[in-house]
Amino acid sequence: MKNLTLKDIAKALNISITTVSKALKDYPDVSPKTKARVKAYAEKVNFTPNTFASYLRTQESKIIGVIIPQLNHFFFNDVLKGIIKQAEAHDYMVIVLSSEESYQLEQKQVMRLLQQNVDGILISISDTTHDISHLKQVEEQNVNLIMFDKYSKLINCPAVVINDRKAAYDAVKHLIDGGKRKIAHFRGPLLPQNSIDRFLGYRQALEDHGIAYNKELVFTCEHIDEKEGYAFAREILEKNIDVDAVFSVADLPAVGALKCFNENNIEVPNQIAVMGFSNWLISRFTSPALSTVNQPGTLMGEEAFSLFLKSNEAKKRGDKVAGDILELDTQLIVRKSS
Amino acid sequence: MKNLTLKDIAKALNISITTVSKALKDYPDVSPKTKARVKAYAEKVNFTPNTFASYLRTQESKIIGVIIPQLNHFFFNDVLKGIIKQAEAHDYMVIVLSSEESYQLEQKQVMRLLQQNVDGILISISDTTHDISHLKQVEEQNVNLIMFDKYSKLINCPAVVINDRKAAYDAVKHLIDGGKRKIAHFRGPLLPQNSIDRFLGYRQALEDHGIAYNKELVFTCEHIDEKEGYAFAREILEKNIDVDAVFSVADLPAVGALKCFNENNIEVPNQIAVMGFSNWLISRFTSPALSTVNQPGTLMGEEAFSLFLKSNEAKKRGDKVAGDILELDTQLIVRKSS
DNA sequence: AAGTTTTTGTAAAACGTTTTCGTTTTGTGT
DNA sequence: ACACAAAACGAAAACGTTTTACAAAAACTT
Repeated sequence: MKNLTLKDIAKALNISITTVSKALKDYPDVSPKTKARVKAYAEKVNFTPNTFASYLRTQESKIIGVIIPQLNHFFFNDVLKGIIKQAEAHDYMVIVLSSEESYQLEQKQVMRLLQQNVDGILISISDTTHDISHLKQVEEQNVNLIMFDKYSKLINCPAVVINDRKAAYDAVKHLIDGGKRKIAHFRGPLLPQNSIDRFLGYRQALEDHGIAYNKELVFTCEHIDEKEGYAFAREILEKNIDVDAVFSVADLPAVGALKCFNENNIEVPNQIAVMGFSNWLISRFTSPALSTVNQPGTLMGEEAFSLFLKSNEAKKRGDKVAGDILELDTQLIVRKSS
Repeated sequence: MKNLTLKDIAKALNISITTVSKALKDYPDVSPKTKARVKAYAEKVNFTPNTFASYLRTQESKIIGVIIPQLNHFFFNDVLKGIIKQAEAHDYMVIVLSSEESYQLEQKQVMRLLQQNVDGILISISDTTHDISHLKQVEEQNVNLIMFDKYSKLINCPAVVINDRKAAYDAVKHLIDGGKRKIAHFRGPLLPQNSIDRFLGYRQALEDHGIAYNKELVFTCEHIDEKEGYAFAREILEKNIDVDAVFSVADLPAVGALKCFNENNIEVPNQIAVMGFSNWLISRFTSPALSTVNQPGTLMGEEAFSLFLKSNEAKKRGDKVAGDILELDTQLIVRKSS
């Protein structure tokens, strides 16, 4: 029981391979009668053209590659879901790879995808990516490149991101509106754009409300896990740093801080309010439940795929692709911790 | 800047395409001198054979398809990680699809993968899959089929699962050893094998310790979310059902129960102990922290890919593939809730 | 030196599709 | 009955690789 080919159909209907192919693709130079006959038979035997053979002629693989920085990461899996869903709707398959936050692995995965002749690469770059020559190469090979969430300003391709700066601004403004003035920030690593933007939103919010920015209150995460948050919280308590709120770059460090505050009988949010970022599953279940910012992951994935489609069509027309950046809105989620 | 072909190399070195191909594949009928020349040049220009053209001759796509029941699911993403990691080590690409727990979607995804001519399909079947004719078809088309975690006994193919029955038995035994006798069970849906096995392990543990099985204490989850667990816990309290422990089929319902017990000032674990299953991230952060069972997701993924490799090699030799089931051990994780 | 084997190389077909170009058939008008 | 245009169909080349079958060249026998 092998997959059928055009040849099989041609033989069965006693016509040429050419005519079968043309009939299935609605070429005008096949009579309606033959078309109907071919289509009916193809339907009956459930024929679909061999994608590999198609590729050889059309140079279209109908496969895209996605590279995310971490495979078991709540947000990126949400994005992946959106991408795969839209891809299915448009008859594309999705190869998934992970850079595991390693620049070298990211380079390697990009090369693997280029070798595989994917029609496009959708990537969220790793925290350690400091050079983008591998991405330049994607463009040189004329393969559609789309960035999502973690992007680089050094390369001019379509991207979909959240408005990190505004999201952070709103989160901090919410803390300020709640009467907090001494707001610490657990920021992310120095390289990724979104970590920079969240920090800038934080600082802007302070300035706009007449609060002096104090760099003593900024703690830099490397791994963005709960241990770091716990450690920073303990540092705040031990050094007796005057803080009445914490705005964390992500939920996990916020959860860690929460744990530390609970253990030391600090009242959250009265003494210190805590604000996360990303609305991970876990944020609903801490005590007190963690206020956070929702990132529309699935939507981002869907939009990323749409950008790919657009880019691909432009390419076919021979147009240059504009490197527009699509910004998605976030939602402030206020729970008991703020 | 297009991808190079054998033809390009042949032209550059002024030899035939055949010789280039053979040299790169270490055929004996090419002189060491020519081999060296070809290999050096191929290395220099970073040549890799076009996978689509290769497929047409060899009928090997070097692509496998993975179907999981849910895309943003902590455990399945862990498995995915293992699969993708091992696939990379063996130069395979992985197409990821999701059935979203829908039988119809699962059928569709299997067909899509067969059309794509993948070398193998690794699947964890959905909770609603009641018929396996689509899987039979995979075998008929002589495509390697591997099942993981959620498997069906109705089909004879290699599979890697956890020993759900033993894991559940151990978990319940742990509760009994802690002095609990009136143990409720939040079980999973009726169809999936692992939900059945966990239930059987639960019942066996009771019987082995002289506790009568009472079906009034068994609650059946449909969606396996925290809402269901919350509802069951409330039912227990409202109907005043005599219960001193809860063993849940998964962490989320356990978390829901925990929440309900906390709200009603039930002391956990003294009055009622709670035990989850799967060791999701969230289980570390509830209060009290949730006791649970760790499932080795990444390892399962790696083993699933190994089974595929074995199966593929057997197929090439023309052997029948044995439908062996590999059982992985779990680890009991005792925290404050038990 | 002629014949034989071994080594080294190449031509060509095949995989299944798409598409260009050319051929045959049908239909129309004189 | 003929010329001619339009409609319908098919042959063949191409995509890039692999592999069979064969040819040329070199090495070894007698």
